Amino acid sequence: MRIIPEMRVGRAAHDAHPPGIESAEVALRDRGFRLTAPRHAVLETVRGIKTHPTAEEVHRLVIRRAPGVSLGTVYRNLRLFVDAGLLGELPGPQARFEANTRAHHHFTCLRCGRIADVEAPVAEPHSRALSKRVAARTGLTITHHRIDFFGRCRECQAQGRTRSGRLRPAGVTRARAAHPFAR
Amino acid sequence: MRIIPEMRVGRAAHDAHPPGIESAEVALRDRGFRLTAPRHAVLETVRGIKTHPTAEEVHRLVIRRAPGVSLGTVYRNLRLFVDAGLLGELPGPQARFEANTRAHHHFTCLRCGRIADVEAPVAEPHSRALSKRVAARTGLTITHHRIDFFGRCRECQAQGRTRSGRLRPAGVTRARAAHPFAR
DNA sequence: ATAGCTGCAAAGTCTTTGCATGTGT
DNA sequence: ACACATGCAAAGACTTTGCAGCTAT
Repeated sequence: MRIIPEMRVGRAAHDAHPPGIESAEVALRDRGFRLTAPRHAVLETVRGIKTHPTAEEVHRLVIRRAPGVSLGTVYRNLRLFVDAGLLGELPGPQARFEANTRAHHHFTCLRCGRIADVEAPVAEPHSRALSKRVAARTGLTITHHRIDFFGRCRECQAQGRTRSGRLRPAGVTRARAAHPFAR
Repeated sequence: MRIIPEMRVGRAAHDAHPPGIESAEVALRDRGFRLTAPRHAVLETVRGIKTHPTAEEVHRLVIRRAPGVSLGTVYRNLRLFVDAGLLGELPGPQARFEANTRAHHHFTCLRCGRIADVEAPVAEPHSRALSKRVAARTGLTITHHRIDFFGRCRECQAQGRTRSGRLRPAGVTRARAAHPFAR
């Protein structure tokens, strides 16, 4: 029922576990995955931040707690976790990952690029009614839907439109003239 | 106010222009783009189908009317048109394009992968109320939003779950165990 | 005439994968 | 012990781009 406001990186993992969520160890063991240092680090890392990191970003953070882990292994485990339902993946030219497995939507700030979760209850009851209406009008069977909101986050609203300042992250490939973060 | 049902390829371009939309020639000239055969073919091709084609698919169709056009040129023009607001681009590991520039949403069939437009009015009034509510509850400034519905199209509902049949297109790279078309 | 396009091919970015080696269980 | 993971590096998929030649205006 609220937007998660914290977006800083490097947050300790232990306080990021949503209450009632199994520990990384249990989550891995329960699915028959071996509990290795790289694997553990990948899961804990994504669980520990709310920023919807790319694979590279995950890697950068993983090697802090487990030096020597290769990017390939990070990719392998991210894919493994997504397929196992332990992590979510956001579509885009560059994949982003998240540990929030509850039903929720996303907000992307078109100025700074930050992505925030919008928990499903915030969108209710319109969200459900919407789906029903579309299904009724089209004859489609709708199992679920995803909503992406775009606009300005609170920080960027406050900063107004002073200066040029757009904190565009390095390494953006595909051209995105108007809204580089619109994906 | 309806789902566009036709999804066949190779439809003649002239009957696909949404009424009231400028011709490709005018659209290009008005923006100072030179009217070349490859360029014209790219725009007409995307305008002529409702399937949200990838760049490769566009290329395959383009060379029918303009043999010899290179994939690079197709990419260049698709990017050009998207940046100019003449075409829309769907996010995903592989970009898809569309000529529908009206406000609308999308439905993806998780069985056959087809993508259909859901015109904005179909989602009203819930869609607008939804945005307002989220903005009010979160303090975010929301300029627009995108909704992706997932489920089964009418054809796939009819076919039931007979056989294995999943018309997975060739060349899918990124693993997608559960729902290959979830993007 | 010339700025703008194109084909071609090379390069760039992101992601997956084969293989030999290492390691949880 | 041995099936599974990893590191490394190569390959793969998709997209962009440099350049020399062509062409719409």
